[in-house]
Amino acid sequence: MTTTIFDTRHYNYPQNFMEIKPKLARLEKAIKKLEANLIDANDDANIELLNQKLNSELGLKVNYARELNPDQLLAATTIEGKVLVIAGAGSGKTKTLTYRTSYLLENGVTPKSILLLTFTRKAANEIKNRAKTLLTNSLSDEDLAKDKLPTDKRLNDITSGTFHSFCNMLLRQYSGLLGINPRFTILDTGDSEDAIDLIHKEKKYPAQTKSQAFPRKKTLQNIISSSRNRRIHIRDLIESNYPDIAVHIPIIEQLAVDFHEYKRANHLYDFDDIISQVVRHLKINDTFRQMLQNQYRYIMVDEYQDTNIPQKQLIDLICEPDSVSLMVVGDDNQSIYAFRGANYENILLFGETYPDAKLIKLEQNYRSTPAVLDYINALSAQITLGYQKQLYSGASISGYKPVFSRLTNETKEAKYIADKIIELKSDHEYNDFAVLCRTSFQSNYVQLEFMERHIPFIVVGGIKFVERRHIKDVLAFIKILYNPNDTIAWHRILTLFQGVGTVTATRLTQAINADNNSFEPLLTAKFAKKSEQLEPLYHTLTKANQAESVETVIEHILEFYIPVLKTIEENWRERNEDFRVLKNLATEHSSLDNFLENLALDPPNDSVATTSQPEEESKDKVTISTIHSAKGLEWPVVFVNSLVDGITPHHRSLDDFEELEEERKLFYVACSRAKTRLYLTAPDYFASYSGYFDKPSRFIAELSADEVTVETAKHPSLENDDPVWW
DNA sequence: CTGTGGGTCACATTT
DNA sequence: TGACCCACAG
Repeated sequence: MTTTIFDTRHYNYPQNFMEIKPKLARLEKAIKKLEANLIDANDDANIELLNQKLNSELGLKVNYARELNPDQLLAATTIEGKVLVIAGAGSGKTKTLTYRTSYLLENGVTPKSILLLTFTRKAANEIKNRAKTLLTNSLSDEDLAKDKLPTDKRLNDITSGTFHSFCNMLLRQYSGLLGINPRFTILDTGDSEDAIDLIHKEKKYPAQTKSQAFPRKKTLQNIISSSRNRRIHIRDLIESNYPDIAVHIPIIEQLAVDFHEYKRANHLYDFDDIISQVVRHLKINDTFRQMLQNQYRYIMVDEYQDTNIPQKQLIDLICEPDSVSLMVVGDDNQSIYAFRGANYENILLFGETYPDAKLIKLEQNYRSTPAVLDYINALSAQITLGYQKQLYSGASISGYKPVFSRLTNETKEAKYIADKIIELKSDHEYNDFAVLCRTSFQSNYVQLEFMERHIPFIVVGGIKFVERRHIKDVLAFIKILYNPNDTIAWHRILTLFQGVGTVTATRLTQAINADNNSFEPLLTAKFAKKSEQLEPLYHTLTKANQAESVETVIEHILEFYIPVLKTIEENWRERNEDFRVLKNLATEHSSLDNFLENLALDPPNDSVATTSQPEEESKDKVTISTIHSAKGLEWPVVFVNSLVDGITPHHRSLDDFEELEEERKLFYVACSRAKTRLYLTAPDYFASYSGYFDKPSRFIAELSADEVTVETAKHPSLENDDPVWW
């Protein structure tokens, strides 16, 4: 029996394990099935295969066999059939996809027939750019001279991006074939909430009961969205997850239907629609489906563990013909997006979906030192279900064991982190450090401390730039210009004015839509008398409509909007800075739809307001990020804070087996970001409305004490009265 | 119909 | 703690 640093009997574990046992059994079976199809680079037969590949590569420009390890080589050069690649943390996944892309092109595959779906657009671009470099550098001058198409040109023909951007492109490009209006606007989560709220008010559904309050718009959008993404009926979802609002089920079901009709009528698509509508058309429109199947012959999907049901369906529909090559890459240990509908079963059931699928595993880790790797392997062993894997390192020096420290409170925790950074600064740049938090709120103390100590930092995740009220307002003006049927945007703007509320806004919007989307109704006496702002609004919109560039459009809007903002918000000064950022972004886009699309589907995840010293252009900064936003990234020194049971794992996932597993994976993601040093910290207690938490995270406690150094040493800025906690 | 005051509730993670 | 919801007055 190994000793742990804290007795795990202190924790309550979920009791619903038995309920989901049948489900787990099915997953287990699918995993075993695919494991039997493992192509292992250590296998003699496969070495033979590799050698053949090597020989046939004589005419190739890139020396794949030399630059990739055997497993990576297998993955990069297996270009037919359906393949799942389990790519452990730090195993060179991006590199493998890069080389595979290059290998495809070298084998004469047309770039247009390649589809590369990734989790962020950045990831897609990185793969393309690295492949470009790879191919360009491998070409001799002679090659370059006779190559008809320059490499970069060919790579640009690869279709790549996120599921959302790919589907968005399809909906617009094939609008004629699909019979839809290509000038649609995208509702983000907040817009969807507003739309639901609006419909609820307008429809005046007969109240079932007064004794139980009707759910809030946020809850409603959550229910409707997860019902779609997880393919669960609203009734079942509410009965199991929101039992206290069960009396409202009929109304909520009706609301969901009305919401959907409303969006279609007004050319509005929410995040879920963008994918689900493409799936729907693929199912019912044979021409459309066949066109895509004929075009995309080589499909690669990154981060497959975070796909949801509609996304899986999309892939399956396009990959239906045996001749379409599909490689999905992922790590079942890192599925952390169930809250967004991601279904960790997709990756586990791959062998069931594609009975002939092959499996390749990348287990050599190039990121972390052996000591850190031991820790993450130990964490991995705690995860109940998944493909077998054991990461190993080529490094000979073990390095530093992860350090666990318990501090009195969050302030001390932040001080400890700052102290460590200053202590290690002589050997590191600020860029080498990251502080990873379970929730964005947890980063507040760290930010304050860093400001006091003049440690430069950048915050990633949390409240995003495009979600700030004044930015959303300005975007609403642009949305109207692009899609005058965007009633949600109209409402947002019209209700800014004194004297205009929901009712007037609805009527005015309807009048405009009925008048062939002319802005004239703004001037009619009936409405103009409600607010003096309506006439200037009319002129602003008319002027902006004729503007040449996105930037000019924004300038016209701001001219009108800033005075309005001043009357409703106190701190308009700091918001001005954001407008500058917005204008800068605008210069990078040629058209309104392009601009709106990019902000909706690929929003900047940090803003000037969240960096410590906006004026300084110093690029050397400590990253403060949520764990989710840290996915795929790495730093030499990583801090993970707030490791109190109730925050990590989050208290809302403590009584569900699967949710707790996901929290465990989240912690796994956090720890596996570290290259050489990993610091884990926890305050003695955390108290808030949601409860009082005073035990260290069970994820810390479950591991053998050998895996970490438990630090009790005092630090310069810590007082000496810190109690020893166990 | 709109604006507002006070009570209430939920409060993670994000394309 | 703040966003949100409702009831009620103008």
